[in-house]
Amino acid sequence: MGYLCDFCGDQRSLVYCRSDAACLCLSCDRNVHSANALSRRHSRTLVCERCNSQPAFVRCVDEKISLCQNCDWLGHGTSPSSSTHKRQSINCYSGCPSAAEFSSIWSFFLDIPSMGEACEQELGLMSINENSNKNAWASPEGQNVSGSAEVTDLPSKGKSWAGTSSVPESSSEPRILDQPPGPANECMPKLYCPGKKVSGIYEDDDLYDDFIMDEVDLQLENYEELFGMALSHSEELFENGGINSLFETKDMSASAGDSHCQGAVAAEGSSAELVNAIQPACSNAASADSMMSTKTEPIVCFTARQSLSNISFSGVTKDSVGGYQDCGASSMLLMGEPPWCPPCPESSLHSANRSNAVMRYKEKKKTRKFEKKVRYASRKARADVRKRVKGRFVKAGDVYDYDPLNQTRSC
DNA sequence: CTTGAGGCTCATCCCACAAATTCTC
DNA sequence: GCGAGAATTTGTGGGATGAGCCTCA
Repeated sequence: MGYLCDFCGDQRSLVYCRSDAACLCLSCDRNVHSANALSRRHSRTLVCERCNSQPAFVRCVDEKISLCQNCDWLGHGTSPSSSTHKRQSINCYSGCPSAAEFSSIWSFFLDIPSMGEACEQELGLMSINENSNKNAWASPEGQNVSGSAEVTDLPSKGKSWAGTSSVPESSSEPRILDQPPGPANECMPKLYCPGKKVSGIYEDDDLYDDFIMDEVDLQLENYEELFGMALSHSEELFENGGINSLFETKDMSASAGDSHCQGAVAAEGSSAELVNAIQPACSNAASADSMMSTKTEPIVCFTARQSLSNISFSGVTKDSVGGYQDCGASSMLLMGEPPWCPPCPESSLHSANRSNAVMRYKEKKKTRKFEKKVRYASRKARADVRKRVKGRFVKAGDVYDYDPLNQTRSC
């Protein structure tokens, strides 16, 4: 039996909402995410059935279990016998899908006993409403996705996953997802515009020349999802690593070309290792933070309203672009008019929306910061009632100027 | 156009101490 | 290997502080 729903605390949690960083039962998932248009756009996926705390990104067909990256790695990456297990990547969804639609998203849906039962009880009559009907879970081409990209016979070491999904390869070491093979210091952009010259994207000198964002039909409404996912993960990852502040506070103003480099340099200790490992592929404004989010939660997300289908990535096919929506473009979009994007009437038309999106992003970021997860409720309870002097805890028995239990000043 | 002052936002630090974790025997 | 006890580390929140950014004269 898994953990309980973060919302009702009663039912078993089945769904993980990345935006809320919460595990929910199906009923609460629907209640919470049908509240308004914004919450409907929250990207959700299954909860890992092993650790019950992380979002699942792959389903082992043989074991009939959904796994997060870590559990997948522990279960499949280390054992030769289990590494051959047939696995399917798990896509995110948004909106309020019905049971049938869940089945469409996840072909294995009915294989999940708890989901099946819960769905019969809770989702039987549900259908996607008008908003979500814009196919939050549909492919960029506007058709429903099967929801599970077949990743049978996961390739062994050295075989790139680019082009299929962000399912990691079965290597003997923790994997940096979505990292195309290449020279360690190669600075290759992760974005390019189809139709533009491609050869130049690997040439450092022409880095910006190939970022013609005009050709990317970015739907600003979706900034939040893009930002929310990438940022929430980087926050979790680098909460204490110093890199957090770089990406969180400087990203609005830092130039696209060097923000990621600063971040890589700034990271220390374990973070530095991670960054170093990522750095080769993390070479443009797609930025380290979003790349890092990919390491922790490389979930393939298909959100049709994100009209990013014409964005492609080095070594990645259009079909797999969903996984990169999470890791690629988010922070770049934050930077307003990028230096390589000359002013034009079209972009000026978007500027208002863009600033609105940035505002919404800021709001959401602010909100998220206040949603810091308390690991030890007992400590929080103590801290809440502990006496303070100018914000600092004071020894028991000392005079204090603030008693949380008694709002009046005590001295 | 440049410069400096003032205001604002935000990240970080500090504190005590119970709880959690690690170490030693 | 196991358990008990000691030692060490972690985590908690409100306010102070300073860095950085922005606006305006």
